[in-house]
Amino acid sequence: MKQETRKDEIIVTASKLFKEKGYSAVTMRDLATAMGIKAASLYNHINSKQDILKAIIISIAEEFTSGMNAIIHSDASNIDKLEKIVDLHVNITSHNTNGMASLNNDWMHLEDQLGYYLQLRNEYEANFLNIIKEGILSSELKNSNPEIIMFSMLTTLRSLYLWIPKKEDLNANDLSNSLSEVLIEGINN
Amino acid sequence: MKQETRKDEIIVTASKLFKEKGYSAVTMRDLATAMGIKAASLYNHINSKQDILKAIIISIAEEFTSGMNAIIHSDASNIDKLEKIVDLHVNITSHNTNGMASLNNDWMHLEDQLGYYLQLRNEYEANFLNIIKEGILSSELKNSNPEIIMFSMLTTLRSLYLWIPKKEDLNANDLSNSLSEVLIEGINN
DNA sequence: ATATTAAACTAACGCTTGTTAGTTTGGTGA
DNA sequence: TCACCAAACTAACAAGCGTTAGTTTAATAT
Repeated sequence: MKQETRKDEIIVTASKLFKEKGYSAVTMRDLATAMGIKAASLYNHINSKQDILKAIIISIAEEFTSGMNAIIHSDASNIDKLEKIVDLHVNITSHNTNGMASLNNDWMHLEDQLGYYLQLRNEYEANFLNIIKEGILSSELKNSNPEIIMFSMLTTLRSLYLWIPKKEDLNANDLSNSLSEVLIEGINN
Repeated sequence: MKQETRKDEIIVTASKLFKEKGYSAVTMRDLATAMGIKAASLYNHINSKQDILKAIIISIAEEFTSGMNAIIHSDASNIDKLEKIVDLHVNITSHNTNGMASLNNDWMHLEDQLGYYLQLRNEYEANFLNIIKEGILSSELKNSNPEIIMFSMLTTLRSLYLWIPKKEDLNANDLSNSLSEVLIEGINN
């Protein structure tokens, strides 16, 4: 259990501000004020504003990648794999709601790491689409347009960050189950 | 048929840039360069950067409001009303893809008009939720959590702007039908 | 030809931005 | 008690921001 450093606190605070106004609209002075210090003091802990964004987005993107890798290498049915994907999104979003906002809305402001991020995202979507196509081939899923199915599921899952904070009463398991029902039963055969 | 003014051209160009980088990251000099003129020249046509955002977002929000009003005052079944909502989103997004990006991502940077925008959005969501609840009461829809159903549909529909440009081959009717299938059949009784 | 006008221009403004350099503070371990 | 060090500070920078004022250009209408 790694202990929370001052740098971590800055990243957590930045995530919250980035969620509210977006990366570009948050100034280093905004961030410093939220931390109760002066802007220049931030630079004792971080290298640049850009580095904060990178730290937020890349770590989440890598969580998704390793989660997806576990799923595709499991021997579950394709329906079960889709349910595991729903689970993955609910879990990651639950423990990093604010960071998901940056991942969704501010990825284009990554500079050096933009290519790497896009690579991870493309691979993730290709794996996702593949599960759906396999599910259709094996008649587990209705023969709808696989891209539309993925689009519908993925955009809903990506928007969870907007919705989870409003429903704190609902625990992660219940939410995951309800979502699986709504998202998957419509395409189930 | 009102003819295209220079101001309209600026708003169209701004929409495209706002979609790519977000409102805050686009400078008036960026916009001017994209128009092939100098930044100061923009002010012969518009009052402020803020006004451009307002023009983009509020007009779309009002389109949604009047579309929703037509739907709730029609005597269609609740399932049919949901299909009409899908249609409404596909149509508005098809003819203003870029503007939808600002509506989704930059509404919080509205200043004077923020309250008005939120009012329209809240009313829209209340009407949407009501249709789902009525559908459940009349047994047209499965007895799932109505908020999750709305969340799932609405986030998919709000994200259409990301997806429609990639699928120019698919016409609006086909897309609307496929989406209705995926989104509604899962909750249909 | 002349007056009008839409739409561009140059030049500059005051302010905010991310960031750096160098310094002070206050607590911990030797 | 003193050296150390993380973490704050003040002061300042060059660049970029949205915007204004006043001027020029080129096409249209009288």
